[in-house]
Amino acid sequence: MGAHAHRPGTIDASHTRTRSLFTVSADRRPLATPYRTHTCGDLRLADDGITAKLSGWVHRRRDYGKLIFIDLRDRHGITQVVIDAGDAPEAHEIATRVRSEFVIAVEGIVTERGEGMDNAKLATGAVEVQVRSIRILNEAKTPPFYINDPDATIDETLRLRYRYLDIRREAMQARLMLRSRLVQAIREVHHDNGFIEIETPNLIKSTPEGARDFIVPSRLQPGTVYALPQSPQQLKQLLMVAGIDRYFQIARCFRDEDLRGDRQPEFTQLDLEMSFVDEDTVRTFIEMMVIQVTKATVPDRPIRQIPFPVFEYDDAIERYGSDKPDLRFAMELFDLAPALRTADGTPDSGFRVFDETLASGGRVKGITAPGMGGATRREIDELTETAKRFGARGLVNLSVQPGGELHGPIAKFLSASTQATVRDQAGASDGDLILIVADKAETTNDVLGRLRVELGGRLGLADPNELAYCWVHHFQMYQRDAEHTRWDATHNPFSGVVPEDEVLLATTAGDLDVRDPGDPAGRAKAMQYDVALNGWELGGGSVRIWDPVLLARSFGLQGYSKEQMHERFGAILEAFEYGAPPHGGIALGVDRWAALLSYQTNIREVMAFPKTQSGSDLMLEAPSAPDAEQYQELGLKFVGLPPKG
RNA sequence: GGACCCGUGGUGUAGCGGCCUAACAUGCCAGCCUGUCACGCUGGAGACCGCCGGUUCGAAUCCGGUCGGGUCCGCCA
Repeated sequence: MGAHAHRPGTIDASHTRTRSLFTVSADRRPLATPYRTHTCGDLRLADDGITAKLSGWVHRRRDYGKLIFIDLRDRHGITQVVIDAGDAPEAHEIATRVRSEFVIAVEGIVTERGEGMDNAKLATGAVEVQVRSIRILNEAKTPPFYINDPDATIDETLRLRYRYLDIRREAMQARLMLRSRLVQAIREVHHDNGFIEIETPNLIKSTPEGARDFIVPSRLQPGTVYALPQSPQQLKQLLMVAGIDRYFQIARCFRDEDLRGDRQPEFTQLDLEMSFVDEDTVRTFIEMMVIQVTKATVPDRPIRQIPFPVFEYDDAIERYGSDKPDLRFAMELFDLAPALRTADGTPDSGFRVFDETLASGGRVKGITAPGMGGATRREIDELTETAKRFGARGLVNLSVQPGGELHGPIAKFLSASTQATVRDQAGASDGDLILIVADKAETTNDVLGRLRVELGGRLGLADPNELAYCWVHHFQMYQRDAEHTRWDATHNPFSGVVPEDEVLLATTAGDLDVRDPGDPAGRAKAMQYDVALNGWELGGGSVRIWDPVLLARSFGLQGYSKEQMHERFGAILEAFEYGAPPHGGIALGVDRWAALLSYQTNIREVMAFPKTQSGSDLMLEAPSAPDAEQYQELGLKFVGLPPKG
């Protein structure tokens, strides 16, 4: 375990690379210093009788007049120390002045607590330290919130303002330690598999990632700027050209976009890239790595399915309405079109909205909420509100009655036989609620996918302990840009096309100014894969286009002129002329991963010093106005933003 | 860029037009207590209700604005 295992003098046969990652060292005193012989989590019954020195923060003090108990805390645990006025009058006098969160050092005899006096809630609860001497290393103001109450709800503004106090709390420490284990496991698995960890610069040139860049003005070259990397994408591909056939990095990335609970302006990616691989090779490694890292980090949490399920992008959308399905519960979408058409295929449900939607090429699909047949008006309204917020015109609800009859506002339009088929398609039975959306395909799937997530939450369908990883791949390569007549890469502009679709690109390599919506390029599938975990996108990657001819063709389709290509991708295009190996990789969101493994949905909870939604650091009070001198050196002047309008 | 929610002693909440010279819990301070472990008991201090303006005889309570925080849409992979 890093520093512990490799510390001189602690070498022992079990300290090999293959031993379990996280066993506690047999040597219990690696953290001993002049201030302590043990940590506050170390002492056990076996230590009865020894002299120990402990240092830490006063977690709690219980004063009996002539007898004072102090729960002494450090990040390793809590140990009760006792100061008895009869045994140690000087120490007792000092202890009366001690308050919460004072930093103190004590020395005394480790003593078995004895019958009925032990505390099973503490790992060290079988013993206590009978204090001979005590030192106040530092006093402390009364903290602005409870550090010693794990259940206290604290306003996040306060937590962020006093983050160094927040991090003293057990829950934060546990999450940061989990994150540290996660990153350690990531490094071990990669090193064990021949990967080289290489750092790439944070002052680079803008890369076309789609998000807004953070800009850093150059002093040495006034009037020019660096961009902070949105990801090391281009640099890692250049490393592949450089012959680093297996690269990884725990990389800090920066994106100047609006924030969310799962998005911070700077965040951490596990970035990796491999040479001489096809999609299968890369995904096989990543899956193995993810499984090993998960097991090393949270050994008690079950992974729902190994190997991970693999979905075609189109299938994921069709079945779950999402490209990052939460597979901890089923509740798949169903298609009502077959139930609503006559034998010759004419839409004839009796309900005009359904028929017109189908006739115009839209979809009528639904989802079944088990046991929600008795939903209140209010619940239905809330679900309808959700549906509308995501673009649906309405939400049809039908509850299944004991006889199998459907009840709901539009039930009267549906014949008995149509009702039976609908019920059948929905797989619904007595007491269930059927929710139906009729709209164009994209809206229908999206709305139902979001309803699925919401219903899963309301009904508590997901096992919170379970980790359901899955793959979604074969995204469509390009999407037609609404305004311009060009194709946007749906993910990474370097993503390769699946070999059988290469021809689709070739057939359109003619006049780039005239783009036909029916262009075969729109059908091309990318060698692009995402990993999802419990309904979150953990990360995505692809096998890249490594053939310069194909790359130029793909960029052309995306509407880049020769000049733009050179301006934005010059280095990589040139590098590819010197022999690029086939390569592919992935980037995984470390913050999201750590959050999910910590049962959190907010990545601020696994970051030591995160920013607020408006990008402020409440502790450091960043951002702040630069000095006049800084402006001057850079030749800059703030002229204000143009008026809104 | 937009929608919604929150802002009351140190902390978490209650109060939502006059009974509020603001309540409860906890924390804090003082005193008592030799076996507690969210110790206990007694006493005490502590907020003018984010800020500005308005409505009203009267505002923590209603309205507008503003600042800060959060959730979400857009944006972002």
